[in-house]
Amino acid sequence: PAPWTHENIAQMRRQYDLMGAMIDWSREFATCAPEFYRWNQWIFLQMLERGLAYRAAGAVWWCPNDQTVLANEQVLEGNICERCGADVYKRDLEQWYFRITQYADELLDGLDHLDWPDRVKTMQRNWIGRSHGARLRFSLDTGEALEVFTTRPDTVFGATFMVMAPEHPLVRQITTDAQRETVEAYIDHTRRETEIERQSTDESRPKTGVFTGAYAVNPVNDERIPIWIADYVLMGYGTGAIMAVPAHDERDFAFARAFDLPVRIVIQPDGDETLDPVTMTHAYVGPGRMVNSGRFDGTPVPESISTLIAWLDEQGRGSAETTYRLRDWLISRQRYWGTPIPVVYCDACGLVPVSEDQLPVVLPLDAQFTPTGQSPLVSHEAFLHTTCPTCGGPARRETDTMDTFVDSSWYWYRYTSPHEEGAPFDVETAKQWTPVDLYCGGIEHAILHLLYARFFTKVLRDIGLVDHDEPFTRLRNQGMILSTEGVKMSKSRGTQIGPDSLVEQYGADALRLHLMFLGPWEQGGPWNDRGITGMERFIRRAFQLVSETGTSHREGDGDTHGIGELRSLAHRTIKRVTDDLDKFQFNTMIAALIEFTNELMRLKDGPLARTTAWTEAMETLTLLMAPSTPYAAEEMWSRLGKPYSVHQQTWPTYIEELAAVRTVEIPVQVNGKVRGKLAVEAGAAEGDVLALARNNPKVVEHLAGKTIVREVFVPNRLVNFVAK
RNA sequence: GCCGGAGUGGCGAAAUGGCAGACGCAGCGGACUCAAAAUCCGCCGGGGAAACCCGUGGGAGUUCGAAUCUCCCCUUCGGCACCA
Repeated sequence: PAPWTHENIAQMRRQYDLMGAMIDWSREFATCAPEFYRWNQWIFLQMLERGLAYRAAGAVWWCPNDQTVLANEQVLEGNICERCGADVYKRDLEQWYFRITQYADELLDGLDHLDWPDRVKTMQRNWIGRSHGARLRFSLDTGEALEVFTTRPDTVFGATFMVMAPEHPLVRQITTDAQRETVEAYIDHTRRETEIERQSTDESRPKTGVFTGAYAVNPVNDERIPIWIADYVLMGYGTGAIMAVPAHDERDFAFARAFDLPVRIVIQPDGDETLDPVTMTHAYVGPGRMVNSGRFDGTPVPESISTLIAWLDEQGRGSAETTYRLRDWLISRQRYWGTPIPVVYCDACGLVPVSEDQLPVVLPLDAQFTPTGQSPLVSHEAFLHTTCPTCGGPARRETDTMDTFVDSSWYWYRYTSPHEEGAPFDVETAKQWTPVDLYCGGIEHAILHLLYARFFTKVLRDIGLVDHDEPFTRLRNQGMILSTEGVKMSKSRGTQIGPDSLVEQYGADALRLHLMFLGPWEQGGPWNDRGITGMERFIRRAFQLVSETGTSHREGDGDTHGIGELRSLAHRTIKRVTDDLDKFQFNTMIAALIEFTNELMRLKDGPLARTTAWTEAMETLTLLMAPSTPYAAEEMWSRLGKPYSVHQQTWPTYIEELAAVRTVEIPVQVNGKVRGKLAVEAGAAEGDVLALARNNPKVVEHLAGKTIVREVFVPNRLVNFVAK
């Protein structure tokens, strides 16, 4: 992996340069270098010390192809490995975890203040899956309690049975002898199903389950209700057991109908409709009033939820509780190529962290890494055997490596001081640069990388290394350019198109323009080189314009006809490009540049081409083109007598030049309502009222009492007035 | 099933509630050329000789005015999916 990785890095660095990307290579580093991953290990040790990293046994996802465990986030729909696409299943193993659940509330609430696409925020909210409700204790004949979590404590009077997950630890204890055989058979059945393939977990799947023979007592009405086990109750969520209220929960209803269990209405909807437990075909989950609930009859739903929580709490029969779908992040991998987890196992002292001054624990470069189901490092004797940092006796190193997502969870801080040797990064420098103002990436990072990165930022904050809560203030997702056939580009399927041949054929500028002009940046779509000739034509026309007229004789502006329109056009183009650039609307930004060029081409042989305003227009065009066509702009700029180089690391002065030109924004009113702001070039004053109209008598009427100050020139020939 | 996008010419797509189709591609006509390419000029949603009429997935509505806002459908793409 080492030489392969470095070859790839060199290849990609070359391609970035080829494409004209302006990157400060002096800050480059590789996450697979010990100088970087030693700080993964250092952060791990800080987390271990704070109880944020821990080792635990449990059911974990296993990929039989990669021969390693995976995090929940890396298992895709249909139980597929995120990396290789193989079917994965659960195994009981002891592994390392990061306690991301400790930050669940903060990870959820923090989303509200981020300028991120709603789609991404929604996905994170769903993934964290916070539910507010109550924990209730149902007592068992054995004297113990069966705890359940519910979001609807107001339906507790309608609980007619209970259901436990088959894996629930109390199941065997409460099962009666008469039912034991049936229960064991069912547990066996569900376990096998889980391990092989539990694909269709949708609600339409028929409910299965068996009676345990045991009963529990409802804490609010002392009713004895039967306890069942069923695989629709998941051990991994809530307490692994539920109170079933068939009248008001769709799944419980389906189960009750399947096994002929009683249905009791405890909420009646407002209005004429009255629920009948015998004839109803669906659970009722809407609003209404509580019934059959003793002293709570008549309480309006859904306000009833908080009423019941308060009462249960006061009576000591339950308490408010919040649960999450989010699980802790499983970080151990049985892979070779990753950061070694810096702990050792000593026969005398047990698990001992490697001390900070012994970092990094270096990954050997000569291991056999073919997957065997065991960590490859187990068979590397020189790595495996070490001495215990505490007692000095013989010890074995941890041979699992860290999930590679650990590397990407804090790397941007390292960019601020990439060669720092005494810490992950220089704290003061990082404070100046971070949080990241704008972060771009694909939607595939919506949960995995972006959730882990947010978690790490909060951990680093608590360690005292950063002073903010969120790593990325603004996030935008680029669309993916697909292959010509509309599928993801892939090397193995031969659908990949690399930049080398395209740059050779069309040049980097035309390729860049074409990619941005294909459609909205956030949308993506199939690759297609049909329109690229249009971009070549545009670049050539712009270049021709500047070289032919850029330095010709000037006679000042005088009263040359059309001088106002020329200035206005330039200013409007600046406005459009600036706004579009800000909003990531590169396709319309380029359209504006093409329009500007086309108009200048029409004027270039006339008297305007000898004015000072024309020189300014040439400079404007060149500056505006610089971000999208760096090479052409470099040439054009030098024709105008202001040379710079694309690959020099300072951005050209055009940013300052752009900032010098400003348009005035004034409020637009239509029918007395403010409809937003319209940018007009200098002239209209703030406070002027601009009415926007067509040749529409109704609208013109509204302007009747007002004084028309002046007409405003706008490109689309609408009739516009500035009125007071 | 739930949540969220999207649906506009031959194609990629534009459009604060205000001339639908900017810009580009393709196509058609012309200039230049022995010819072709390149370039330049013009046309380019549908119907109609024209005035004009019809057009933004379908149907209602709000509005002087709707691709845009509201409601109901259809199609499609994502995400979640027995989470109590």
